[in-house]
Amino acid sequence: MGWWLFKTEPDSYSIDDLARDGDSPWDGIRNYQARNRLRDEVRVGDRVLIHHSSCRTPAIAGIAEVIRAAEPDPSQFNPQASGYDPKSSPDSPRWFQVTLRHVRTLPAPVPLAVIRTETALQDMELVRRPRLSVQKVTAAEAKHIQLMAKSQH
DNA sequence: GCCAACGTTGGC
DNA sequence: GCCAACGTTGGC
Repeated sequence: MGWWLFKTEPDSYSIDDLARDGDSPWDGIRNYQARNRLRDEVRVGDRVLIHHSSCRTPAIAGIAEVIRAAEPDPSQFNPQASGYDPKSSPDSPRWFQVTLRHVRTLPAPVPLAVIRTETALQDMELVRRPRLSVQKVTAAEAKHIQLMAKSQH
């Protein structure tokens, strides 16, 4: 089982929305490196740290599980959708989504500002390459973050 | 709202 | 295929 970190803007879709929905397609990713990882490396059963960005307190807010592997993101074919891509076609889709299930909302979100001060977490892509929307996480990093959430609580 | 970092586009 | 111009992201 692998670990990932997906970013989301909570104003659009938050960990609470995922908790309410139970599961949800993770669509709207429009970056080639993130796409390649979704399509080629993310597996059913992998765990995902859900990170809230572009909000008052950017933070890791919860954990999800991948329940469906990559499949074409339907919003790319919809001219009304914000993620519409006129250069993509159902015959050769350009963008993919996976489907997540809510596992747990952390007892306290772990702020990015705190993660930045944590020696054990300096190698996280969140710290080194914060813009990438699908990030690799080690099991040790995931465990560390969960312990931080528990002790903050 | 600023701005640094970084991704994408397109002329050559 | 280079690279300048431009657009986007996202923390602060």
